Amino acid sequence: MMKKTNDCCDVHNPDFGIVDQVKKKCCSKETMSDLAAIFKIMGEPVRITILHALSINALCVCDLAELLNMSHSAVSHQLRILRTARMVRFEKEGRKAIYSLDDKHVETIMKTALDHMQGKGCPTCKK
Amino acid sequence: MMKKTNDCCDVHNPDFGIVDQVKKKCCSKETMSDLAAIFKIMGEPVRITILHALSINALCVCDLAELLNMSHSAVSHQLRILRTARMVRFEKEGRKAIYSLDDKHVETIMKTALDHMQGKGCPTCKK
DNA sequence: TTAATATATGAACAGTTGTTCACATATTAA
DNA sequence: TTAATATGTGAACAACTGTTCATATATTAA
Repeated sequence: MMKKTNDCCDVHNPDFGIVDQVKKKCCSKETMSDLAAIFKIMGEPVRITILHALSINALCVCDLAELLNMSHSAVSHQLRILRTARMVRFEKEGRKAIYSLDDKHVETIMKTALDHMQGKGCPTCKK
Repeated sequence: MMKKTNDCCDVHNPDFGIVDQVKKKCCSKETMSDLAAIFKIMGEPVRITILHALSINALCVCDLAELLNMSHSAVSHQLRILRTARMVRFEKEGRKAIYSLDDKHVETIMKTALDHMQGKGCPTCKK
């Protein structure tokens, strides 16, 4: 990824004036990577649905598996990804692990996106 | 993806009360898929960087290739993905294709995420 | 027209990712 | 303790995705 192409035959005449100007105003590569990492995790239907469900109510793995019609294992693997990214946390209640959202940023981003997608709230569910 | 597991031996005792309650408040699968699709496209460092750069200034393929240190081909392929998703548009100026952001939603989501990632603006670039 | 510039795109390949399977761990009930 | 419940996780495999390469198209200059 991001490999340099030293193609001597390919013509390449960028406007260095504009390029440098934009380069100065650009955020760092690290910032862009961090930003992309958040979106990447939210970019899977299963994971964004888990986050959306948890924004409504805290749920255990078993409930999520039922809600999403998935195997416990698959849900658990996805929750691990979300846990590692500190987007969800869990509390043990007996033998259950009750998951809830851990990251306010994610919830805000998700709701901003939802609002903007369809003008304030989701018409599908009349909310 | 999302396959049902009819495992007769696997125990499965969800709290249907809570599950149904959450299910009613959840947005539709289509809404979640659309939302994920936006995030998925923004979830690649190269693409979010392109979007970020275009939020600063309109740029042609050649300039983006220089800015991102990528081949013209790779940039063009990514721009096609962004075009298809209506996140960028372009205007022809002579033999150049000047790309700019097409989707206000995307810009808002991106800036919301940036703001929340580091409390109002990007410290890396002091903006 | 021919050459140079600028971008677009199909095919192939490599790398990544999500799911399934099998098994491990932990807690509770009997 | 043993059985049942609830979740976690490594390995393998299939599916997806981004880049490269080669080539095509379009515009401008000479």
